Order: sequence, then structure tokens, then C-alpha cells
Amino acid sequence: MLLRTVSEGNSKSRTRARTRRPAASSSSPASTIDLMVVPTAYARNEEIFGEGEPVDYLYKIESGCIRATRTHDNGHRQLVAFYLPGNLFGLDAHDLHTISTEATTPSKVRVIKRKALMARGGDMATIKHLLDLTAAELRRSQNHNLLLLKGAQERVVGFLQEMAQREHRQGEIELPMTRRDIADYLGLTIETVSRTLKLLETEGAISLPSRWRVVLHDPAALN
Amino acid sequence: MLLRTVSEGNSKSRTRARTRRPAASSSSPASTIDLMVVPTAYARNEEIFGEGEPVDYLYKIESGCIRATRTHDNGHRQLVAFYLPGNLFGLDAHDLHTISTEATTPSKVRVIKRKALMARGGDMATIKHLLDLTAAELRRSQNHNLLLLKGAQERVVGFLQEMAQREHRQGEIELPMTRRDIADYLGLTIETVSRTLKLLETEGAISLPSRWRVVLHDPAALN
DNA sequence: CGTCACATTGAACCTCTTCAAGCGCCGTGG
DNA sequence: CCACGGCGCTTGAAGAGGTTCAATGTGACG
Repeated sequence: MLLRTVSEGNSKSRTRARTRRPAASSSSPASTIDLMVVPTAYARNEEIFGEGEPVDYLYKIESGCIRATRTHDNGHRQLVAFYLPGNLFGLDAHDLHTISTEATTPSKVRVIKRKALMARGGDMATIKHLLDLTAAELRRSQNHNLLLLKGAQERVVGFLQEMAQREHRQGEIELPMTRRDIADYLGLTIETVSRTLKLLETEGAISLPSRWRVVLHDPAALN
Repeated sequence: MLLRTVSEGNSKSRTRARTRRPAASSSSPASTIDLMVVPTAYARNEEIFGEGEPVDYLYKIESGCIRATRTHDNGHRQLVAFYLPGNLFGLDAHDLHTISTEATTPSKVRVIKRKALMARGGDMATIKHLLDLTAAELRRSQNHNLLLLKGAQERVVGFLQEMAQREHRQGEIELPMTRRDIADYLGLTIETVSRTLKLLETEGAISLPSRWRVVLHDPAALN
């Protein structure tokens, strides 16, 4: 069988905090998406929004890392995306969220009411921006699709390259998520992720100074 | 290795016809997406649009079946979606297509210039419609992601259920695509698809009267 | 300093792939 | 009208890659 991440009720590790709502400091009308209220802090494993909730807010991550997940009937968890500082998220659907989002590490997130964006008498630029963002998400999802068809090694390498691309520093990556998160993102088991990383290290492609750091020795030869 | 569908130069079976452009009968201004020019006919394996081309048109399939594909560097082909009569497609990106589309069977497609939609002085309803469509595509893609994480049997069953849901007739499905198309859509080999279908038949879940027909005996117990 | 969650490592198993052969349908040409 | 040939599909047996189960290792935090 292929059941991996059954959410065995480890009620301690998975903080099941109820979704908080930011204090709506609706004052100055936002003309672009950049204008957002003060950042809200989220603890590790705290939920930003949950599946089935209405799509009322748009989020911009300031610091930390957010994971977007879908949980299947069987309890199987699939990780749809990681969001890093600067990324916008919360646009997975038009009416109701199809995904949940949680912080993988203490994070700060700016929030804006979506209505405030849409209701501004048809701000064409803004809604086009939303369309662009959704299209970008779509492209990301399709790239992720491609990744899931490859072998374990290529998936891990692809993940590292994706993270490296989004990092500021060159050749050095920070992984602000657990092995389980990575595994669920890549459709592998934590054991395979661990083994594959180790293999890449013994091959000389990378170094693993700590659990959260990866150094890419030859970014080009990573294929 | 995981290389499956390497496009071995079977230049005969894959009609590499150049993308045709419909005769632009731009006359009556379109106020909704429903207003489209007369349908264009496409032959089997004929390309509607290709990867890298600008996103200038929106398409609505009238009859037949369209497959959306991405081809990887290795020659590996991934099938992103099937479009059936009534479906709209061509919104995989905002600027340049990231996918190619071909007819899996003789098909008729209605076409509309995208500019004609966007340039109408900011038709808010239309652009919101586009946003909805893109969001729906995103959801489809994420569902497809989920499917790719399951075992072979669950993938095939999921595919059958998806097709059944889109069919008018109840309990009977037409598959207007080859086994290779199905395999590339599910991330499996044609052998596994064939075997799995046969297995489902011997289990009594389905019947396979012909290559293109599937009868679902107990749609509920298909799990 | 002990505990707990997370990560690593090892060995047996299982599913899907791979390679290879045979089948059946359909169009073409004799 | 039937034989031939091609293509897509089926079926079989061997192999690889990832999962599973189980045990051990390691770092953070009280």
C-alpha cells in the first residue's frame, strides 16, 4: 500500500490551535496589494486558515515558512506548497479554501481582507493582479505534478533546486521544515528523503552541516 | 529508472501538424465568453496550440477530446488534462502557454480572441469569469496531484470516476483516448493501466466491451 | 541530565517497471 | 474477398526502486 502519513493522533506535536483572525484595522483604503495591515505572528504548527473556510483574506508572508496541505479521507496528508518570505498565498480557490495552511516555524504574516480588494468599484489592475497570482499558482502546481512523476533522487534534487532558487544566499539553503513536511511535499517517505540526502552527500553533491542547512557544492552538476 | 514515454521518433503515428489559426471572423463584439466564432475542426493528434506560444485565444470544445501535455527535457511526456465537450481551455498561463494541446480524436473547437475579452474597457464580469476559470484549473491540478500519490489501482479508479462524473450517461464511460494517453495522465505505464483495468474487470467492478468503452457495475463499490 | 520529538540506518517485502512476446483490430492492396 | 501489415493493446516473467517495520542515533529544552 501507499499510505504514509496517517495522522496518528499525536495530539502533542500537532498543535491544533483554532484559526485566529487578525484584528481588522480597516482604515486606509488599499489601492494595491502591497498595502496590508501589521503582521500577525503565528507559532509553529499554528493554522492560518483551514480547508472549507471562506476565502476572505489574502496573505503575505513576512518571515518564517508556511505549508499548504490537503488531507485525504484516509488521513493521508499531501503538502501542496511551501511559502517563503515575500510570497502571497490564500488564492487556492475563489469561494472556499480547498487547502489548509500552517506555519512550519514561527512566522509573521501580513493579512488583507479580500473584499477590500474586490469591492473597490472594480479596480481592474488589482483583479488582474489576482489573476496573475492564480495563474502563477497554477504553473507551480503543474511543475509540482511533473516532479511527482520522477524518481526519488530527482525529486529531492528538484526540491533542493527549487528552494535554492528562492533563497537569497547562493549555494546554501535553509530548510525551515521537518523531514516529514519534505516527504509529504515530494510524495515520499521520510526514510527515503533521509537516505537520498545522505546519498547526495556521499556522492559529494551536497553537505549537511545541520538538519536545517544544505550546502550545494556544484549546483550545475546536481543532475 | 522512471523514463517511460520517450517520444521515440515515430513520425508516422504522431501527426506533427503545424498549429493552425482559425479564420478570425471578428464581427459582433463579444459581451460574454459564450459568444464565439464558428467551430474549427481538428484531426486526430493535430495541435491546437503549442508550448511557448502567446496566450491569445480562449477555446471551448464542442465535440471530441483534447489533451493538454507538457514534455520534459528527457522526452518524457506528462499529460496535464483531458478536455471534453463543454470545457473551456487555454488558460494555463497569463502570457505564454506552458502546455501544448492536441486532439486525441477528431474534434471541433470554438475559438475566441482573448484580447477581445480583455480590451472591452474592463468588463469586470468577464475578467472575473477568467479568474474563476483559472481557479478551477488550479483546483483540478491539485486534485490531480493527489491522484499521483496513490497506488496504481486507485489512480485508475480515480480516473474512471473522474470521467464518469463528466459523462452524461450514467454507469457507462467512453474513453476517447489511447492507453498511452491514460498512462501518461496517471503517471503509469500502459502495461500497468491495461493490467489494472483487467483486474477490475475480473473483480467484477467493471466491464470492458471494447477498447473505448467501460461499464461501471457498482459505481459506489469502486473503492 | 533526562526526556521527547525528530532523524538516521538496516533488512525484508511488495508494487510497479522493464523487457519481450503474442494477440486482435482495421485499413490497404492484391 | 481474403491476405498482409501495422498499430495499439494484452499478457508474462524478471528486476529495481521505494516502502515498511524496527531499532538506534541525535539534538533541543525542560
